[in-house]
This record gives sequence, C-alpha cells and structure tokens, in this order.
Amino acid sequence: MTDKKADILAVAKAARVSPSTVSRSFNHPDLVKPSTRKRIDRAVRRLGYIRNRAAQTIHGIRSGTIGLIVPTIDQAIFAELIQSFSDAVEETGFTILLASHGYSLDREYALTRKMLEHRVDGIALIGLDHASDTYELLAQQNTPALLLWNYAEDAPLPCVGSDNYRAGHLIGAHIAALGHRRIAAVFPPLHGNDRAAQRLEGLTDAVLANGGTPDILQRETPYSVADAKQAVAELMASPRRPTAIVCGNDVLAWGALHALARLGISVPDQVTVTGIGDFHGSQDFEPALTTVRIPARAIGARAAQTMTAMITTEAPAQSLALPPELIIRATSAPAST
Amino acid sequence: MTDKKADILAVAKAARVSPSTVSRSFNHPDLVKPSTRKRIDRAVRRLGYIRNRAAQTIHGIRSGTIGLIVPTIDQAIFAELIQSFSDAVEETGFTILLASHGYSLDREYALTRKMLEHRVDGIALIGLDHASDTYELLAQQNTPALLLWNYAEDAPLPCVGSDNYRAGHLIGAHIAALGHRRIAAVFPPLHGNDRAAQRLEGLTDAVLANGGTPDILQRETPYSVADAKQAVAELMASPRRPTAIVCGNDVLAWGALHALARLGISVPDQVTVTGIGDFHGSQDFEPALTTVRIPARAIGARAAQTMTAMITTEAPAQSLALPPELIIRATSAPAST
DNA sequence: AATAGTAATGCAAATGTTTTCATAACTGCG
DNA sequence: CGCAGTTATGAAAACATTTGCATTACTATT
Repeated sequence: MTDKKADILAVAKAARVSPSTVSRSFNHPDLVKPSTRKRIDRAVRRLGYIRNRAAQTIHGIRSGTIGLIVPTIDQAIFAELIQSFSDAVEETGFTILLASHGYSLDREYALTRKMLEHRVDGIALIGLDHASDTYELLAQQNTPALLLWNYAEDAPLPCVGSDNYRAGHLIGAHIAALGHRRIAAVFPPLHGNDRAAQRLEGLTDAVLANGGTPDILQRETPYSVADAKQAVAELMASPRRPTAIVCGNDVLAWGALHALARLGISVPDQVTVTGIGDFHGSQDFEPALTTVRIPARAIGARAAQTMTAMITTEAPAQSLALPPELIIRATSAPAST
Repeated sequence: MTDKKADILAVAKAARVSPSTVSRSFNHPDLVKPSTRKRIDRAVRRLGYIRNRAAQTIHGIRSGTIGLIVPTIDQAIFAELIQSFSDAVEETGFTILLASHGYSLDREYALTRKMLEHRVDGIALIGLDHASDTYELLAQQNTPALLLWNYAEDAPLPCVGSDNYRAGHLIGAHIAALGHRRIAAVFPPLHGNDRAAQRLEGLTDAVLANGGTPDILQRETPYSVADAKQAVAELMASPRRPTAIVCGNDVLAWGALHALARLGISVPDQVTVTGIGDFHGSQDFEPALTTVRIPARAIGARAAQTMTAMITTEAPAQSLALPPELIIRATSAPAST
C-alpha cells in the first residue's frame, strides 16, 4: 500500500531499531534477540519490505545469479539441459540469467559482457568453441566459467559434458559393423557448432576405420523436423539411395523417420536411421530410435554442482566427462546388400 | 590482468578525469567532449572495466532484467514461448531471469519473491491461476506484471495469450461434428494447470452442445510421450474402445499416435487423434496431426512488447487475445459407426 | 579585449545495504 | 550489590555508481 517502496530504513523505524539490526536479523538471525526479531518481522510484513539484492551486491556479496548462455532454447536439445541445470542451481539459492545467441559467437560475446555487467557469480556456455574475445573477457574478469555439453581433455576452460567426437564414433562404428557403405549424414549446419562438427568427424573416422572407402553423402539441414523430412525425401529420390541415414541429432532423425513413413519405405528393413542425443520421445517413437545417449539431465545437474562449487569454494574446477552411450533400438539393421 | 576488479574510480584515474565524467561518458555520451571520451574509452579497454549494474540499480535506475517464471522449461510447450519472449525482450536490452516451479503454486510464490529481491523491472507468469499471495505481492510492490499463455477477459492482471477454453471448444466441436460419441480425453494433471483444465472444460461443453450425451472417458497422464503411449495402449485394450482420442496437448498426441502405430490401428480410419498446441513437428508427423494452434511465438513476441511498454511508459497494459485456430490435418476423420 | 553565453568537467551528496567497532544492556557469581 | 563476561544494539564507514549544482574552460560577439 505504501507508495514509495519500503527500504531497510523504513523497516528500522517501524520496528524502532537501527537499520543494522534489521540487516542482521536477515543475515545473522542468531545475533538478534528473538523478541526484536519478532518485531522486525512484523514491520517487514506490514510494510511489504523486500530486500534489495542490488544493494547487497555492491558490497561484494554474491549476486546470487548464474549466467547461462545457450545457442537456442526452443529446440529440444538444450531444453532438458537448461531445466536440470536450473533445478540444481536453484536448490542452492541461485537464479539463472538466461540468454540465447542463435549460434552467433559474436552475439555470445556481447551476451557474456552483459552478464558480467549484471555481476553474475558464474557463467556457463555451451560447447568448447567460442570467440577468443570471449575467452579473454572471462579470463580477465576471473568470473567462474564453465563449458557445458561438450567435453574435451584440452578444453580451454573446465567443462562438463560428453565427448561428441566419441558419440559420432559410436554411431559410425555401429553403422559400419552393420555393413552399411552408402551412408547419408544429415547434419545441422556445422558453423559455430563444434558439437555437430565433432560428431560428424567421429562418424567419418569410424566408418573409414571399419570398412574401406565408404560413400558418405553429407547433407546440411537446419535443425527441424520439417527440414530433415524434406531433406530425406530428396535423398531417397536420388538414384543412389543410401542404405543408412545417420542424423546429427534425434530431432533430425524423427524428421527422417516421418519422411520414410510417408514414402512407405520400411525402417529398418530397407533403410537404417540413427540419431544422436536420445531426447525425450526417441525411445517411444515407433519404430524406436537407435541413437547415442548424451545424458543431458546428468550434465545439467553435475554442471550445476561444479558451478556452485567453483563459486563458493574458490577452488579451480575439474572437468567432467559424462560418456555417451550407444543405444540400439529398432531403427538400425544390417545393410540389405 | 589487474587483480582487483577495475571500478569507475580506477578508470577515472587512468583517464585523468573525475568519476562523474566517466559515468557521463557511458550514460550521456553527448555531454562529454569527444577527445576525453576517447581517452576514457582507452582506459576502459585497458583496464577491462565493466559497468556494475548493481550499483546503478540502487539509484532507481532500472535493473534491465525481466523475471520469467514458468512451470517447466524442458517440455516443448513453453520452450518456444520462452525463446520468442527472450528474443524480443533482448532486443530492447533486457535480460531474462528464468525460473521454473514444476506446477507448484507455492514455489511460484517463492520464486516471485526472489525475482523481486533482484529488482526485476517486470515479471511474467504462465497462466491465470496463481496463489493469492502471489497476486497480493505483485500488487503491493507494483512491479509491472503480465500473465502469459492463457487469456481471459476478467483476468486479475493484464494477460497475453490464447483462450484455452476456446481451444478446447474448437476441438470438441470438430470431433462432435465428425460424429464421434465415444471419446477419450487424455489430459495432463489438472491441478495447478488452468490451461489444461479450461481446455478440458471447453472440450466437454462443445461435445455436449453438439451431440446428445457423449461418453467421455477422462484419463490423466503425466506430460510425456511415454506416458501417453502407455495410457493409450491401455485405453485401446478396453472393451469399449473410443473412436476418438483427444489429447490435452500435442506431445500427448504424439504418444497416442505411436501407441496406435505399434498396435497396428490405423489413424484416422479406425480412430481419430487430436492434439492442442501445434508444436514444432506436429505438422510433419506422419500422419500429420489435427490440432489447435496456440500461437506460441506470437504470444512470446507480443508479450515482450507489452512488457517493455509497461516498463518504459508507466501506462497500464492492455490484455491481448491471440486466438487459437483449429488446424485440420490427417489424424481426424468421421466416426466409423 | 571584455563580456556573455555555452560547453565540459568536477564536487559532493545520495542510493540501500552490510560490517566493523564501540557501546549499552543484561547475566550470573561472589 | 558490584563486577566480569556475555549478548544485543547502534553509529558510521564502506560499497560502486549517478546526478544536481557549481565551477571552469572555451567560443563568439561586440
């Protein structure tokens, strides 16, 4: 009801104590007499006082926020990660400052700056590949920073994620072992996306290692069911049809599966399809999708732990590799030669 | 390289001007001589100075953050909304403080408080149904607040969204017009979810209005493809099979479709399936899903506009109804009596 | 060359907290 | 009842900025 927002001074006056005592009653309740605490609490409630974290923050007190910068929010890949990261982080009282850059490393730099202006206590980025400006900025400000989703031993900052090269390799080996040689790789644009690039690399290496000179038809398509569906429809219309379609992620694979359903091409009898990611829904797809599981929830949760540890203890963080795992379900089968 | 973080004073010293001038050079560049501005800029760059928004915020300057509190992040429904809201909001320089409460109105209240502590410039919640504490808090702090996703004329706060009752009604009318009488409603838990509740209500009303006494079998299932698949499998095993399965949202419908594919039941010849939402992917599903489009992107974008308008001009905001739209695709057909 | 007018800068107060240090108010003990 | 030892509170400085007002430095005009 008060028109001017209540501050700690108003509360102090109302409770007939000094501002210091009010502050203490919030931050070190054990230091203030229960009876005065009661009085203060009543005043707080009556005035609708809410602490001002901005004012605390300029005392070097932590802001209680963690910056999370992702390429996109709406595209299933990261949604699970964001959710679990956010959940875990919230448990320790932090709040997430979220932003997305649409795979532009320049925007990512700008967003990082903005987060730093807000004095986030820590900052998390997706993937290992970032503008050198971004790395410099982070180093210079010495804000705890963490790289999510991808993993590499020699990452320039601590990271928590799966080795995407290995994920691609896993699929490649599986496909090659099944005897496939004419393979279509349906991948998202590789630019600014180290995860996809590494998966493709792993895939190619594995196929090469396991079976002479394969014939990999690479096909870039935006990240969506619709685009993948279209791409695969075109692919199957070509004279030299692939016997296997390996997709850069599960969403693309769903598109592929729909395209094949539409064309009446049977999976896996006539063509094998694989994804990467093992998103919600892949298991229950009909037919169930063979894929490589990237443990998004675990990554998010562990990353949150690592991050809060970095923030509260000043210790430098350990990178953490959550291994990808090949999940063979119903969409892959030996090549019908 | 400096170990202590540079503040405006350090910059001032380095540029041989007063702190005031540095501040002005940031906030009112036109008031400071180009040559001194140059000097300041150089100092800023050299010291790696980054403005401290916390310190600005206590001057009554806006914090530049908007709180967004959603039930869940990872479950496709809201991902698109969050993305478009975030994109639009970012364009005007704001950053999003995100949190999710898992459909608990109590947690929502707590999160709202937390956002207020961070002095967000505005706050957005999902749906119309909130704890009375939450409403009081918002009213008392007179922070601009906006309700997203759902729409009602008599909403207690300005809202931007679709009328979910109408969405349900649209589907119900469609189903009834097709002659379906034995209908299964596969919905998410209604508790703490006014959107789902209203959809169901609209559905029931429409069916009742259009065709005698229908036989609606209601079935609550958690929000996931897997659960819906399971639920529908059970449903179809019952002696009195429904001729239509209307799902509370598209994800549930996907699960239903997979279940039916598995059982070899043909859609829409043997059974009709519908969703609500028209998420990414529904259009390209095979068969393409009949659903009601809730324009998530538009809602996010318009909501962001409304919100920033509320913040910058102090004017009270107008609610905005983005109408749901029936989208008939390939999963619905007349009841085969 | 003096003056008025404007442009650029600096000083100091203010913002809403926390925290150190000092002081005041209580205990219990002899 | 006086004293040491706690326990509870207050005063004031500090935090990193912004801003109103005062001052200084220019520019143009006569």
